[in-house]
Amino acid sequence: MVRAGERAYAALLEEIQTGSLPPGTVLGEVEQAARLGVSRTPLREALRRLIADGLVVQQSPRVLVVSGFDVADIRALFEARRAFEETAARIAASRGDLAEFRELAAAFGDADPGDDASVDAYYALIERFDAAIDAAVANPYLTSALRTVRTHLARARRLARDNDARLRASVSEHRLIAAAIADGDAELAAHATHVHLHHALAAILTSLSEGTP
Amino acid sequence: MVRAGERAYAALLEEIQTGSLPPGTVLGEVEQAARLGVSRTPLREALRRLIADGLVVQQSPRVLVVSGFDVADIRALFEARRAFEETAARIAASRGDLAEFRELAAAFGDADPGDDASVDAYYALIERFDAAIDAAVANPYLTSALRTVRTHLARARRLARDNDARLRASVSEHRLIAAAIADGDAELAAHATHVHLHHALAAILTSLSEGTP
DNA sequence: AGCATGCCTTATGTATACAGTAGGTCGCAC
DNA sequence: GTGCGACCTACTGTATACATAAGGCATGCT
Repeated sequence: MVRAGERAYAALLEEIQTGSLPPGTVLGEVEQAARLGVSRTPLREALRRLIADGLVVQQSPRVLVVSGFDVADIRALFEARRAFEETAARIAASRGDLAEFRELAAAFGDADPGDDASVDAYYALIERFDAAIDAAVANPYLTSALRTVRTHLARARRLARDNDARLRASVSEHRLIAAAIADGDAELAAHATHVHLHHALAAILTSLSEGTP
Repeated sequence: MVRAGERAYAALLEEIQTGSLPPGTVLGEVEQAARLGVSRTPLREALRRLIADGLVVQQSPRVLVVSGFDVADIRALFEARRAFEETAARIAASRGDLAEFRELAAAFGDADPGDDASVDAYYALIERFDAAIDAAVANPYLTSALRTVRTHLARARRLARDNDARLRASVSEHRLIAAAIADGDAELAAHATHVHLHHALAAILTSLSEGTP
């Protein structure tokens, strides 16, 4: 039996990330507790965690709402990602598991997100890459910051669906980053990360501007 | 009437930061709730927040302890600080309130931590500097990361008390950083921050090695 | 004598009852 | 008719009762 608080957190996190609970949605304790089939106590715990994550904010002293997420937030998110991920890439190149990143570089080389079915494989690869980065940095302060931005990045992905061309380019960019880390080239790893984030942000902003002309 | 959960969090935070609750201390819910004069419900909220802060960890499925904080953690903390604060300094130089940082540079110039009484004034100045940085970056993701490292930095300060010479040097370093930001010199601000963090870490490590020979 | 197993204690996890406050609405007065 | 005020409702904040599981100790078996 998993804990009820965990289930409530996972459910709300998923719903906020996918947009099922849009920004501004009021999260009443009794209402959400009834909906998720848990008591108020574990639900409160879930809400507190979501507040700590920045996905829920206190609109007024006693009303919690799903936090907003607009273009300005996306820009801020990527500004933070630059700081966190460039540093992480640099550190990984200095003291990461070179064999793992060599394998990742090869896997990114094989990946072909042109196939619809392999998009999932692509995201699985990204997840493995992120895990390798976390293991390499071995720094709870940095890892925690990375975890937070990834949580919010999921919302950005939802807002702006990647197209095939962008996914293919992203794979290529990740291959370069992984290869640079495997070669112990910290500068290249950091700058390749910067370039990747630039393209990723540009793609998202373009997708958004096309979606709402 | 402030909320009980807030009081419990503030009390435990203070006690952990000052070392009154040393690392490894088991935090039983009923025990702490009774000690702090609150019920288990708000106490649990406080513990969850401390876990999110990284000041409390789950040792086993059902026992919470005050997290450890050793030399390795301090090194990791400063590694993260480099990433976060250099970026923050760079951003502040680009779009901060130049007048405020000009004032701060002047205030750091006047500060004289040689006086015992003015040590508090020094820390108040640091607090104002941090607030100015937060306002300048205006990025919740980065600000949140900065808040976390400051929370842990308080523990490091407790472990290694600064001496007068170090405080004087720190004031001078902050004056340079503030002046660089006021001049809009992002590169100097970032590098001066790097230098400051290097000296601060070195002073802490020296103090620790002297304390435990 | 040592180890394993089962029970018991005590903790956390959960649910619910109780209290207080904030916000809304209705009514009255100007 | 509009504005102010009081009451009322319904929510959060808090406390406590109940369920459940984990860990320790004791006892019995090998």
